[in-house]
Parts: sequence; C-alpha cells; structure tokens
Amino acid sequence: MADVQDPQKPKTPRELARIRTIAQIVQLGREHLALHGAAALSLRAVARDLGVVSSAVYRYVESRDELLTLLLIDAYGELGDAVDAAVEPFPADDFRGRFAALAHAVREWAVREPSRYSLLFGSPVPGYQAPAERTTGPGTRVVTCLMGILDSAYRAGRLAAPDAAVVHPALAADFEAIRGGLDLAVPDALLARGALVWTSIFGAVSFEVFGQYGADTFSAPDELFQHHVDMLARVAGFD
Amino acid sequence: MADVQDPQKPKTPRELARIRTIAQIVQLGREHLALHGAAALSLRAVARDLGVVSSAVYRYVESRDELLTLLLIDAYGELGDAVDAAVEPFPADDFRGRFAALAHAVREWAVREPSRYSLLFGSPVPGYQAPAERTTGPGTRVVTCLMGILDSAYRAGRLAAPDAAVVHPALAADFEAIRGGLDLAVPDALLARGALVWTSIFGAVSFEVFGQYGADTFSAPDELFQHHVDMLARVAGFD
DNA sequence: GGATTGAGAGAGCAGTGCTCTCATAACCTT
DNA sequence: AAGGTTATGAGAGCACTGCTCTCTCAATCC
Repeated sequence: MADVQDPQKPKTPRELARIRTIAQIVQLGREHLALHGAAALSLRAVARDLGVVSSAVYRYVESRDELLTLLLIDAYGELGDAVDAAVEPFPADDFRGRFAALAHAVREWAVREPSRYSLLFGSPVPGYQAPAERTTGPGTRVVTCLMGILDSAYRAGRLAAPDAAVVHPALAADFEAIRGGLDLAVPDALLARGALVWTSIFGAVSFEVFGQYGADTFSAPDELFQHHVDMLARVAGFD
Repeated sequence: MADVQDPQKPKTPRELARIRTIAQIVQLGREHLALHGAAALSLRAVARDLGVVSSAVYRYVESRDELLTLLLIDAYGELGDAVDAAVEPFPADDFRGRFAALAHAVREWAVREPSRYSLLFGSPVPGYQAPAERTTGPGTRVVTCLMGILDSAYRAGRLAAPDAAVVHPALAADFEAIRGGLDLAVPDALLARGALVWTSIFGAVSFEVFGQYGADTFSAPDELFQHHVDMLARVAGFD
C-alpha cells in the first residue's frame, strides 16, 4: 500500500469533493460570523444554508468548536495578509511608515470585520479553547511583523536609546526566548517598549470596535487613532 | 393614592421580598458568570439553583439580557470600588503613585474575575446591546478617576509639557466636550495622552486575561505589567 | 372577610449541539 | 462490468436554551 506520506497526493475525486464542501462550510460560517457574531454561530443554520440536514455537516466538521477554530485560522490569515499588504509598499528603511501602516491596517480590518476581530481579540468564546498548535502560527503574524520592523530599525541604528526604566530581571529569560524565536537583536528594554506598543495598538482598536469609548464620544475616530499611532511611534523610538 | 414619588418609600413586605429575590438572582448569576462565562449564562440554570421553575424567574427579570445588564452594572460597580480603594490611600499629590495604583487595581480585579472582566471589556455578547443610560454611569468610573489624577497633576504643574505632536483640529470639539463633562482643565494634547494611556492599560490587561500573549510566553506577568505601567507613567507625563 | 394581585407551576414553541441508525449513491478493486 | 466498500445524507431523538401563555393558589390589602 502506497499510503506513505507522499507530499504530492493524487487527490481522489472524493477527497476533492470533501475539500470543496469544507470550504463551502467555512465560507458560510464566515458569513454567519460577520452577520450575527461568534456566539450566534450555529451549525444548524450553516447546514440549512448548505441545503443539507444538520447531522450531515458533522461528517465534515467535528463540532461547532472545530468550525470556530477553522474560522479563527481563516481570520488570522486575512488579518496577516492585510497587514503584510499594507506594510510591503513602504521602503524597507521607512520604519516609521511601516509601523504606521501596520497599525492602520489592523484598525481598518477590525472596523471592517468587527465580528471576526472580536473572535480573535475579544473575550474567549465560553467553553471554547483554541488549540494552540493550530492557531499560534497564524495568530502571531502581526506581532512578528511589528517586531521585525522594530528589529530592523534597531539594527539600522534608527531606534532611540531606551529610557531610564530598567527591565526587571525576571523578564530577562522570557525576552531572551522571544528574541531567539523571532531571530531578533533588540535589547530587553526595546523589546518591552515593543510589547507595550503592540498591546496599545490593540487596546485602542478594541476600545473602538467593542464600543468602550461610548456611543458618540469621538466624532473623528480616524484622527484619534492617527494621533495615537503618532504617539506610539514616539514611544517605540522611531526617529 | 399616595404613590407619588416619595423618596422614603415605606416598602411593603411584598416589595421587600421582591428585592430580596432579585438580589438572590443577581448573586446566582454572578456565580454562574464567574464559573462558566457570559454566553453560558442561563436563566434556566439560575432558576434551578434558586429552586424554582424557569418561568418564575421572568417575574423578576425581564429577559436574559436584562440579567446581563444587572450583572454588567454590578461588575462595573465592583471594579470602580476596587480602583477607588486602591487609589485612595495614596497622598493626593502622589500622582504617579495613584496612577500606578489604578492600573494595578484594574489588572488585579481582571485577573481575579476574568469572566466578569470579559463581560465588561471583551467582545460584546451577541445580540445584546447594553442600555447606555444605565451603564455609562458605572462604566466610566475608572476613566473618570484616571482623568481626575491627570487633571490634578496638571493643575499642580506636575505634568510634563506635551510633546511636539499636534492634535488634529477635528478632535478639538470632542475633547472640549469631555473636558466639560468631567470638569477638567488639561489641554487637548495631554487629554490625548491620557486617552492613549487609558487604552494601553486595558489593552495590556485584556491581552493577559484573554490569553493573547500565548500560553507561556511570559513567566512573570506581574513584572511585565509593572514595567508597562512605568513606561505609561512616563508617557502620561508624571514627573 | 372578600377582592385583588403577585407568585409559582406546567405546558408548549422554536431554536441549539450532538449522537445514533439506516438507506443509498458514489467509489474502488478485481 | 460486477461486487464489495465506504462516504454521505436523512431522520429521529436527547438534552438543553430563551421565552410565552394559562392556570391555580396563596399572600396581601382594603
């Protein structure tokens, strides 16, 4: 039997049909997610839209949580693509520009896809725990990109020196692991600054998307975010 | 009939019993919320714990959303109390200390009550819209406290001057409204800095509570947050 | 004491996730 | 091409959800 793991699988028709059906389910799930939100995502409703009885869907998707995981990966991928596409046009040495592009790309995607952003960065769906081994890869694309920009700027000598604040020794090992994992050169203090900037971007986006600012507190959210990004670029140490 | 609005209502026994029952329902809801999370909050389960059939609960609580609103207000109140209690012991002119106390109080409450923190600052529960007129009051206690600290520091001349970044004119009206509403004196640029610090604190707390940092990326989350607060105090302009 | 009213029970509707069995059609092998 | 295998979908069913309705009864008020 030749069912050793050959990378070029011949794909029987049945396998192809299966893949197509799963893609349809994910697509429908994506629409339901965008329309009604994560917790309202119903396998039965997806089945109805697929023109099939609910139990049939379980042939393709193990459970509702499994579908959520698929949609999670799907959304992480799109966000990562959006960020990459926004950063790429800027010259490699325009660190500030790339940083600002990243931040605005995150925000724009979040505003465009609030339900999917909520799935990624909102409160965890109750009873659902994302399987780390399948989601950490796509889930770390944005922070990897951000840290890459910081690191390049540091290597180019274009990142302001760390301020007085000393990084607590208990964090040294963690930072060293991050540095190793992402192949970075930035010292601890700058890495900590990067982490703060990272959380701040998502804090600002989440406040806006989740409506924490209040109904009509800010009539010009674009300009508010722009200003935040300006300040964060300064915090990060760009030029 | 003397049912004009007299502030000292005599409280008939029935009214008292009703209030007691509602308090019991909220208490049970709080426990369910803490244990199983917001979306898993079930009126039927609360009814079971109350030793009563589900329809009976509807005599006291209009709907599941109504119960969520009660729990929302409840949680906002507790968070506000925690923050106030943490800030209060510091001398009125130790602005940096009060600021740090506020930040740590938020984080500690969030870590202690992740489900309730999620209800307040996580993705909105699907299909549920918090009634602004009942939640904005308790919901703004923390930011009011923060802005109060900033404002006091500013009035005392203990807040660093704003950096070069110019605040976009489109934001002027919004900032003016906030200033008026909270009776503040801080100029736009410092208010914007305050907003950034505010979102950054909650961004960092949310990342930690919602597990966005990754499973065991940081072995010393306390020290990481401490460092973030140090940096944010600098950003805010304390001393 | 009698009328009123509020509380709880119970049935019921429409929806959910998920499991099971059964028939059938598509597929692969000989 | 025939026959065995298997993936697929249907349907029933269980336990749960929110919520509505009606009915009964006891507590309260006058």
